[in-house]
Amino acid sequence: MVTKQFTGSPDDADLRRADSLAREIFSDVANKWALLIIEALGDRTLRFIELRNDVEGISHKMLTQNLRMLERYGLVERKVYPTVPPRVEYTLTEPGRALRATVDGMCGWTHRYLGHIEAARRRFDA
Amino acid sequence: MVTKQFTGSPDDADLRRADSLAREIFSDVANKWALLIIEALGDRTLRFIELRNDVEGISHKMLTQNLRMLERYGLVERKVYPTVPPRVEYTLTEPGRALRATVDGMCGWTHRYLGHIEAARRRFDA
DNA sequence: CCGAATCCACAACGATACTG
DNA sequence: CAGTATCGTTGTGGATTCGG
Repeated sequence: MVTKQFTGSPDDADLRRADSLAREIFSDVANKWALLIIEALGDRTLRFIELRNDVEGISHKMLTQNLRMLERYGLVERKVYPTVPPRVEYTLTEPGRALRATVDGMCGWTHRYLGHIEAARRRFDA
Repeated sequence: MVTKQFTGSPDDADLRRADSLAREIFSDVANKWALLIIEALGDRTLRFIELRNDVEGISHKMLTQNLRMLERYGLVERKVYPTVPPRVEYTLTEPGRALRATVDGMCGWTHRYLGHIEAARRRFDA
């Protein structure tokens, strides 16, 4: 559960603060592009372009936006080589790798239930 | 990994189809509202209004939209009692519960790394 | 109570162009 | 190559209303 109940007892102001923060993080991270980027990175170190190619369908803008967000949260590390042309590499941090484990779970789930889901959808659309 | 490489060998048309389907499902399901709904449902059976109250900040429209989508994919079961006023109950199906397990993981991750993330964010914002 | 439909404000997104 | 900014379009999502 991401959000807990507000009990009103003294001194759980901190708990509510933590919860709203947790909710904020969850809402930011739980979007397809962020998760696909994390999944694409895996345990590799990739350049911007490589990520762009690996995450199918993502635009330049979406990639930078999400990378900034993930960097801000400390989930990816951004390493800049001051060469010409510039070279920027992205790697998952420890928290990022921990999250990746759960994303792997989601990907696994997707493939495992592909059949169920496709069948359910056909049934529903009828 | 959600998408696999296209090798060009004969007969993996099926694989590519499955992959694009997996990607579609992933993209639909990996959004905050869907995941928060799944998490809110847990192993309970909830009415529309109850879900509305439990998933903080969700609008009537988003809730119905996402519930339709989840129902279409066979992740939630929708039970209608033809009374006045109507009573509609939602429950996770088996695939839904399986997905929930991974969502639980994400929520756990969020709380576990709250400190790391908050600190990283402060550092970044400076 | 639940759901669908309408309206429309605003954010998201893609495309493009420009800088280092 | 990587990043930012701008612009125009699309579409998301909230508010509201009506119907079952």
